[in-house]
Amino acid sequence: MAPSPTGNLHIGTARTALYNYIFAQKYGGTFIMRIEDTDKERSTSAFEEEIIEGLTWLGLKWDDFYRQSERGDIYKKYLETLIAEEKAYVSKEESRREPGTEIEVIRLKNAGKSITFEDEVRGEVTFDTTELGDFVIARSIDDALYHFTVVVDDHEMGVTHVIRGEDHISNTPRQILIQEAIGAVRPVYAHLPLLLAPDRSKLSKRHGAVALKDYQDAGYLPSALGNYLSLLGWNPGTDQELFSLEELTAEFDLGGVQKGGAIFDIEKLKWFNKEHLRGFDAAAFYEYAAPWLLPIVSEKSQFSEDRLQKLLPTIHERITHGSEIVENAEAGEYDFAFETPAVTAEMLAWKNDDSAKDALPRLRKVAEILSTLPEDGDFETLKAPIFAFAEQVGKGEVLWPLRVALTGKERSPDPFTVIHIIGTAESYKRVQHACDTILSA
RNA sequence: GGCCCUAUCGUCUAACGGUUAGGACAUCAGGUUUUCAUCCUGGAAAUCGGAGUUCGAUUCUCCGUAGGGUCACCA
Repeated sequence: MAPSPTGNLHIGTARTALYNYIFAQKYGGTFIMRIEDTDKERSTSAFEEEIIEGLTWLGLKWDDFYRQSERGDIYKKYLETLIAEEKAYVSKEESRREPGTEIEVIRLKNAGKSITFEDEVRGEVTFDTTELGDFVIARSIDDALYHFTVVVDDHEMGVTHVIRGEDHISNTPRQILIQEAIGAVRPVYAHLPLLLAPDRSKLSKRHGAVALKDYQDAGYLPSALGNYLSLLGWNPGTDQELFSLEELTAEFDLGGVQKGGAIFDIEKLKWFNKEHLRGFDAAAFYEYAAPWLLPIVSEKSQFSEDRLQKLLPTIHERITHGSEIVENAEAGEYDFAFETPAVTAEMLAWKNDDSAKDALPRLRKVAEILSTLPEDGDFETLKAPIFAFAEQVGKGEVLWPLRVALTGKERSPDPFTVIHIIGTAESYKRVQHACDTILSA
């Protein structure tokens, strides 16, 4: 894998890295991380750090690590050889980067022949290299350019398979020309379909989140993101969609790679994340969710660790990814667990009721039942007597006003879950308060 | 514009000449102990167009059309 530290780690780059990693794993090969930082003006260590951090987060482990900026002597040696063999030459010309400055670039002699190579996903591809001309391979003898460094490194490092984005397909013939010049063996090429934005153009910043970091920060799980990314442009030929990294390694093959570009669909990613989250037990989910939730609810008047623990399962069931917890919390969706809700009389009326007054006797009865129940009863203990009453009088007629009395919300978890979270004493208070509200309405 | 690549439901995709064109996400409807969520069931939804080849084309060929990539002293 050969990312360039000249910008945020792109989600497409992450996918390419993933495919490379999986492929190398599957065939017992060596996964090489090679930082392509030959452009000194654009490369930064912060971006390099982001690449390393991001791919590590995704679960990728490389066997070898190189930086092209540390390999100048090797490139220089190859350049000198090519010049000595008259396969390349020094050309004195005006700098394009700095007009007015005279520099000596190195150009490869190009006979302009037709190059055909076998692409593992696309089959035979042919290019005419004539219009490339004698292209520049180095800014100077000490400053080799991308196409040259890549070919030299692939050769030196014994790279057998080049799996990269389709945007590189037209670079391939010129790299083959360089290979032939330095006497390198041609690796196997596989050009992956591009990741597209919803408008089918190349996925870029103007389409929103394209950095791996954006998804990390939004709380997507590396396993879910990797799973989704793996299926964007590849499929195992079965209906299975949920994969761990290990399973992917076992199933993957280049033959299952798609030719056409694939639109990155955030909705499907959310589904994958939810599915991966499903496997979390309470402790794991606590660790996942608490950092998102705590800053928002820890100052609420009735906040306690106990309530937080009991609330978490309902959140687990409802959210797709971490930042959604923040959205919901900020919208007040979890307030019922940590503070007394504001309730209005009209909300307390069930749809079959004429007014909230109809609900009054039912709420009083529930309050009475509540007063007999243990504060820390389990879900079934709390539910049984109240539900029995509800079945007698009418489920909606009892349960709706009860739920609203407890939460003050149009939508929330069911009343038994809420009672379980806040305890019977607090529940009793809230129901009594709802009764007072009805009376004073 | 030149060159290259691509083309199945809205989206990701399956179907290596013969299927009622399958699955998943999203969506819609109904159901499951009130609302939300979960879960279950069901529905709607696709082979870009035109010629060929063939007994038979989603599948093979050609031509269109559309989309994309690339044309650096970036990677």
